[in-house]
Amino acid sequence: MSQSRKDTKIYVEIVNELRLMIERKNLKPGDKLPSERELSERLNVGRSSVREALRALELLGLIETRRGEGTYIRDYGGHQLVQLLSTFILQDENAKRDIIETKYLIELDCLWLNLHKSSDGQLQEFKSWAETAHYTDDEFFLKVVRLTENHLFLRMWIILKDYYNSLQLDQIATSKEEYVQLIDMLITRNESLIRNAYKSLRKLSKN
Amino acid sequence: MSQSRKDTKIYVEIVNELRLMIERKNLKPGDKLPSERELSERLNVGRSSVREALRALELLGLIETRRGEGTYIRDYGGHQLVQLLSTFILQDENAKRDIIETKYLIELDCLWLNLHKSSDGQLQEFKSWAETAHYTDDEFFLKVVRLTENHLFLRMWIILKDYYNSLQLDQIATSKEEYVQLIDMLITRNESLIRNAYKSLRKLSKN
DNA sequence: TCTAGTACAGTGGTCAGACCAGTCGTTTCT
DNA sequence: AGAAACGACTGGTCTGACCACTGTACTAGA
Repeated sequence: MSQSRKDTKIYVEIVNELRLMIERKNLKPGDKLPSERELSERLNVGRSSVREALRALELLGLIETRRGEGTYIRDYGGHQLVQLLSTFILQDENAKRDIIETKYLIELDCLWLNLHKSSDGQLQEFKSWAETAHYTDDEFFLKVVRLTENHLFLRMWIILKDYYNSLQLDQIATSKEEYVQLIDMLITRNESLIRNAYKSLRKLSKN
Repeated sequence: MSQSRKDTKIYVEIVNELRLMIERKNLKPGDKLPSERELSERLNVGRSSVREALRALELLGLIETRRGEGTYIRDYGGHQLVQLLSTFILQDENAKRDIIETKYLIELDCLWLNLHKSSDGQLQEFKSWAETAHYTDDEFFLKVVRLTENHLFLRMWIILKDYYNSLQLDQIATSKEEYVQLIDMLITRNESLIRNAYKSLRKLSKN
């Protein structure tokens, strides 16, 4: 630990320290962090302060702890975080509308990105997968979002998807033909066609 | 505390317990939670476990603690949370491109939303502000995003804006006419016009 | 009477140490 | 060689202690 422990709470400093450590050592998901006792010694803080920092990160889903083994960096998915936050803050009705609206628009953005950035080969491959495989709506659009290679959209979409599913909306059935057609529209590289195809797939009238 | 402390970690149970407590007593932002020592007694757990739970919730931005006073429920904003998550996640190099891409598309989404949801009156008011006031690009688009009344987009855009600005890109000058024209295009309610107007304002060729 | 000052109880912040309960690798016994 | 026992290490939890800070009730002085 570096400076005055007056201004900032120690556990917050530890969180930052961990972040730096991960960056410096270029630690990836699955890698092991130092033990609580070692961190406590290295940073000259009490073990309980270290634990407060670790527990917070754990609740965020950023790390994973296994008794007897150690603490590991986790592949961030956002699952438990979303669940926690949704029960805490997702009461008002506007939030619900925001989630639906935002998820749809981001999906549309990703389609648009693919329309501009994906190669014909990628789209053809995607199409043959869509024609043969079994998949849910989430799985289909996960592929769409992944294809954009935009990690930001990926993170946001995953979170939104979890929120969306926690809303328990009525599921609208989508046929395989509709998914395939959506990809066909991508291949045409026509912006308004893809927009309409998506709207129709989502059974949207104007919004 | 209710059941076996075998399966679930105590601090997680405490988080749930707090959630129930907030629900039962219908506590609102600003209200005070029981003290750490009292919670520790009431739930028959150590104070350190209580603290681990509280610290986690604090890092999530759900509660606020003031030394010498107590722990209070907070008006959730989500800022620091997203901030934290993004600094953890956003380390790779493509992140830069992702930020730019995402910020632009979300701005476009918000324009699109306004095109469908805002009233003529709102847009006229916006226009007269744009014609007379002094503002930065951020201030202009903050208004655009706010106008959508979509809190999710608002939060995402604010974070994106901060990151975007931290990238130290060359600023492209935008004249007041261009902003006003953008609003004019909104008023026409024409999707492709607004898209082109935005592209031109951002000096984008195709992407 | 009113005010300024003080004392105290309560609260969060932090630490040290203890013990339990798992995991894993090594050693030892069969 | 295989199984059992051991020991080192890890996280999980509790207790008690001390500090710094806040709000309040009480008290001494004006």
